[in-house]
Amino acid sequence: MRYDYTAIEKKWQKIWDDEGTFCATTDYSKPKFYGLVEFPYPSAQGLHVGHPRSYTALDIVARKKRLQGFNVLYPMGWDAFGLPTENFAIKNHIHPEIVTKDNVANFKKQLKSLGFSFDWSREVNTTEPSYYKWTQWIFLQLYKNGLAYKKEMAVNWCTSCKCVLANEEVVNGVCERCGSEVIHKVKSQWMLKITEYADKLLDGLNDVNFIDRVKVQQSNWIGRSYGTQVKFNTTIGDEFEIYTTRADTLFGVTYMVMSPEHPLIEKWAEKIENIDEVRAYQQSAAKKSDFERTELAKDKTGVKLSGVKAINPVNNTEIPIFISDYVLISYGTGAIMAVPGHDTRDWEFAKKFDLPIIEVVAGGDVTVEAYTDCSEGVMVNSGFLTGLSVEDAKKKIQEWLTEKGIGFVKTNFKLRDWVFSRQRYWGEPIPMVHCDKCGYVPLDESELPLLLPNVDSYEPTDTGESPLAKITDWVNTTCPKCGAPAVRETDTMPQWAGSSWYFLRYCDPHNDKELASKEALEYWGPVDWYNGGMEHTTLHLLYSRFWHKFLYDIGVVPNPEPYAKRTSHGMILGENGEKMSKSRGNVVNPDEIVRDYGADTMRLYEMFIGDFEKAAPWSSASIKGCKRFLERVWALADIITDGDDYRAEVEAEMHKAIKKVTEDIETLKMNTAIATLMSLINTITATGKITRGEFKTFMILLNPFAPHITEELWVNAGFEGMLNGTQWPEFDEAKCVDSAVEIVVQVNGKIRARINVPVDIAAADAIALAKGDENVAKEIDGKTIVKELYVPKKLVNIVVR
RNA sequence: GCGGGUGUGGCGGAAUUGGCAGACGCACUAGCCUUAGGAGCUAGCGCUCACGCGUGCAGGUUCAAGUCCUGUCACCCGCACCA
Repeated sequence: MRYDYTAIEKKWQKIWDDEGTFCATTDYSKPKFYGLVEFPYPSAQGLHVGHPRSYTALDIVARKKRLQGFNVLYPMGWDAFGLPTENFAIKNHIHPEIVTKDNVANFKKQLKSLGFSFDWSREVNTTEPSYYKWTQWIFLQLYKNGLAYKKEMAVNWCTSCKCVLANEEVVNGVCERCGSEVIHKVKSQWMLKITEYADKLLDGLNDVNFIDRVKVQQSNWIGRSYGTQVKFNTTIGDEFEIYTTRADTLFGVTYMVMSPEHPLIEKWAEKIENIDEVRAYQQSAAKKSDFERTELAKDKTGVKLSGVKAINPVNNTEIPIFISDYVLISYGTGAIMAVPGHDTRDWEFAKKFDLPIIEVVAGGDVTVEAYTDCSEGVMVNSGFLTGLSVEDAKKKIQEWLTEKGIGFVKTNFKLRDWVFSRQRYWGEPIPMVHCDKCGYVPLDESELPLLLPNVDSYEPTDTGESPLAKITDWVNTTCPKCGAPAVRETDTMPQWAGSSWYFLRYCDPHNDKELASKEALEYWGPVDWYNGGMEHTTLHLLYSRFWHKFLYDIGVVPNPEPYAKRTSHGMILGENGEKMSKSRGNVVNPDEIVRDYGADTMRLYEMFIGDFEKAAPWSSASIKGCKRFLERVWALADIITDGDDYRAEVEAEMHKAIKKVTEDIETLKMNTAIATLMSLINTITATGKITRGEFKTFMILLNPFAPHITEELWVNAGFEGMLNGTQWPEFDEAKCVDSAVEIVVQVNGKIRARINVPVDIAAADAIALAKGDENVAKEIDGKTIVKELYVPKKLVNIVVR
């Protein structure tokens, strides 16, 4: 019989669907396993071959866990709000809701054709009112707890999307999504106080099993630093504050720098003698886009303020104040003390403006470069700090500053608050109303969901206003507090909103009373294993940890961390080793692969392609090897013989294979698990037959990887029930060893012979046997034996002189 | 600049505590089978005619190094004036 993969795959997919084979049960007494993959954005392009890499890997884990007796939750859904859909809708004059529906249907068909064991009864869609009701509800809780606020500020504005972006969405000064220029625009925006959770987000990383690069990237992004905030007086009486991590170098301060946007400049305007020059600099700095700030040579520029000087609190020296765009208004206090002797940027600036450089930590040569090492230097030229180590000096100066009331210890973060407004149509409406009398008033929870109005025109506006603003019927409402006429917030939430809590909804997706029941959250949380892309490390992964920690703090969820374990897959590149893209013409269509090779081959190939964590190029030649393997598996049916045991000649290899496959699945080393199964079938096929017992084990081991063909072979061979209802095989460590092994005989570390010995041979016997070998005898003849080693099951090494 | 990672055949990639480098697969070569083959089967396949040489490069430790140590080069990813 031919291996008709198309018929077989369709047949089993229908059975799984009809019978709900992979639905998680609500039997909360069973041990649970919650496996999660990032739900896709249903784009018009359809599934990318990259999606199944992640989905197949955790599908394998999920399928194995089921056979091991776990109640498995492996859900899927749609992160369907967002710009590409909206843009597509505008271009083709179709409502985004319709576009979304079509795209979801297509994605679902594609996912089903790959045989993933998703629990489709728990499918969620972020654009459905029954779902976004709870997204809005969470926003209201954030607002009520003071974590959502509206603020006028300079934000990143994508000139093409005509929409603001979060800091996390700006990459190298351009829009993360479309690559267009990002400019600064002053707008009133809803913000979420993620900074309030900076410490918790950072410290929580210690309690989770995330791969290192994820932890490192998140912790760099949060960027905690311990330092001191210090007050400097000025010659005109006004004090101003700076932040430093090197308070120990206070005696080396030779000038101060403020950011061009620093508010004190306005305040001091009349006293600054060269205010025109200062204003001109401010303007030129404001004009620089993010792109210019990061990509251009970091040549230091700046202007010295005339008529005002700062006074160093440690020695009352008067020092000049500059403004320069190398100091950021968004970090610390927007002003710094400059220590050119021990900071590279200050050193460059001092050289350029010919400012004095004072050495206060001995160990380098500050005339050549800044000496920034603070591990072993000793303080010099530093008054009461002289002679101390940097570490001691830091402590002493902090105590001194605190005592005098001119400074205090301060922790700072690079993390900024999350810009949460988007001036677009296809997103969750923000459930807030603005009343002239009451200000911003939250909608009553009973009013949720606040539905997105159905309109004909939803083009973005050039004015920076949301398209919703034009829908006056919807916008005009009454104040929930005082009943006076009021207007709705017209910005919508960013795409990251719905995905920040979707994994909670899967636990109890049809609940209309709460976002999920306490029992369901208690049982299923936290996600045991979450796999997703590295590109989400400082976006979705961080945002959702933030929301979850907040929900934990207000008692909605029972765990402080949403994900116990996080892994990440590498990209699948085009055949030419470049990123797949339409413009490069190297896109592989998963539908064609399923059609030409079958889902099982596709799954197997994507797992066999290489190290799961690394990027790997697609190879249309290599996929054939996986197809051949399945053809050989199919042919096993013809050589099945009676016998429930493993035959002696294959027993050790069977046990080793069970062990290897079981362990490799847990560490996502799917490529070596498959290689093991390939080797095993080679061995078995060479014997000309396979016992029912061997066949059974082989089928179960292969099932997570290639679920359709194994189910089919299973029934064809006359086994009871579905393979999916059986148990994962056990291995016996004692049986993993062969009775005899080939060991290597080395003379002076060079291989001279190979001999077969019993596994439990004594060292002396092994060495004697080795010496008896002709080639070995030749090498050691007439020489002095210095040393003889026997490494059990590995080798004998004879050292001669 | 800072942080993280990777260097192994023609290619994708394997190699417990240091213990047979190149598992498994692709490609390739030869033979068989077939009316035919972008099918299948069998065998070979790191380099070198060979002594030997081989895991980015140079040293070191060891009976033994892809693996440990020191130095160095290249590439990839993230952050990017964070004081």
